[in-house]
Amino acid sequence: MSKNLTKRSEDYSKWYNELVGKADLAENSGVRGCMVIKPYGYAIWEKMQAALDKMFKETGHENAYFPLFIPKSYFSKEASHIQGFAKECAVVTHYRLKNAEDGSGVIVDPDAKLEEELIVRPTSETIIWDTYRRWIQSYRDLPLLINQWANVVRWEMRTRLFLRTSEFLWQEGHTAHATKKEAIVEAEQMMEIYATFAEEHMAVPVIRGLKTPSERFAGALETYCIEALMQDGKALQAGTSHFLGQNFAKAFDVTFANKEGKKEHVWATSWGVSTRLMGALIMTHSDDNGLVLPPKLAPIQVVIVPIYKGMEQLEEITEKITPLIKELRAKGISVKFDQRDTHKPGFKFNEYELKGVPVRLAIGQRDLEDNTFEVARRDTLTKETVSSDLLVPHIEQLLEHIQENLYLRALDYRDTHITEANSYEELKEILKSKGGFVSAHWDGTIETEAKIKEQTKASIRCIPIDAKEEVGRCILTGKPSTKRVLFAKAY
RNA sequence: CGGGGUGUAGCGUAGCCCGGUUAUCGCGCCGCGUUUGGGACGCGGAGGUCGCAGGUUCGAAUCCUGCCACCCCGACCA
Repeated sequence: MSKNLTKRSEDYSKWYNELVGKADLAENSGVRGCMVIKPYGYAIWEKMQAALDKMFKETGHENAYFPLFIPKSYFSKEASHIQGFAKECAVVTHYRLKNAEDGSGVIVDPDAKLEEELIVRPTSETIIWDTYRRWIQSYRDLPLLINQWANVVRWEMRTRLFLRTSEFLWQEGHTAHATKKEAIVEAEQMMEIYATFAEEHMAVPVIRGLKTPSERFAGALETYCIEALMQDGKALQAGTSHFLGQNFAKAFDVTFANKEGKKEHVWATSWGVSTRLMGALIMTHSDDNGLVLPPKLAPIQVVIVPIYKGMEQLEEITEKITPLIKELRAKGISVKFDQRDTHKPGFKFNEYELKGVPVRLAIGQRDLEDNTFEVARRDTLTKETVSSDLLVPHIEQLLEHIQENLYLRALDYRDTHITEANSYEELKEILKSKGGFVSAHWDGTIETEAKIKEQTKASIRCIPIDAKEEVGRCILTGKPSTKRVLFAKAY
């Protein structure tokens, strides 16, 4: 099944097609770089949504919804923003179809041309800020803390399942504040929420950092990010939070009267994470047997596979486990009892490993006699026999252990793949042989960054928030530098 | 958008160079029986506009042209 797929496979498409595809997460739809998310995959996304949404609401945010279509003219209002997105916009030009006169099929009705073209949102800053202008008048209306769960379209040259699809699902938060400081605090807070979510729910360790000016979001003054490291040594930007300054407020004329009655432009942030997180989840934990899901995001946390001969034995097993299932569910654990008679236990074992179910219970005649269960964990692929009387607390604990173990395992991999380089040769050598993040000094100029990227294909992923002050020299130019930044090849 | 590759049953494929019976094989699917502690076995069966559209030819999965989709590398990006 996994063929020659290894953990450090360069070819992650194999992972998706052969493992994830079979594990029912998603597939290519045939529509230009779009994907179909299958029920099992969507269930993971729903769990991610629920956890994130809770964190947003706990920090005072509310959900709203804005239109999919944005009039073209909105985009011309913020110069750097349109520059960043112009090359990847899908445009609606007509609103009607008709049958071709020659009977060749359906054509676009040339008489149904729109006065002004509509852009399918690549992100919603423009339409949201146009709306906020009407919503904000006084300092009493601030802060405005709104999030939207939506789909967006970016006409990418090249797509990759989960990591870069033409259409993707995401959430985008857009907030307005009375002061610069408050907006910066918000942007930082959201980065921290993303980092916490990645680490505590996805079991994916991330580096909190700042983007360099050239990697910033189009229209932002500062971009905060979380960067994760995949098993093949490539970095993945897992979430971003932007301090937008007053750029959008000025472009869309969003002002408020302060306490002195004077008009001021509001200060803005925006932040988002997408279905790309599912890519990060898969590429961080999966192995050659399939997906490995952290318990907190697994649609099925515990699967029970009965081993029996004949209906009588199955009934006996069912009777034994029914109260246990009830007890587990009462503790909020999702349990699936797979009593299909159409597949043998061995088949089911493999199937649930492919799906990444964290804990598998097997119970057969032997266990009935001994009052035990066989408990198998997906992360280590180990099995043990546990007495029925201790089963529920054992599983509760085990789920926590698996969650923690996955995080620590990924953290260990990540930490051993942050390598310091003190010369350009060293940087190139590490990127070539070991991969991962390379921590090195940089003179802070766009030119140097571009040159290194051109020569090594590695970009500056971020300037870590916790980078310590240190006297050094840029590995390329030798100019002075005060802290190290992280270079890596990225998805 | 540039370079390379692929497209044959639900999935994975052989055949293509060198055109010629009824398009190969495995998995899966359906039926019957035996099985069930790590992907069961036997027998029988169903399933195909060979990506699409043209062209060459007595004849095209095979040769030619155009288009579409997907994958890889590059540029771009969450």
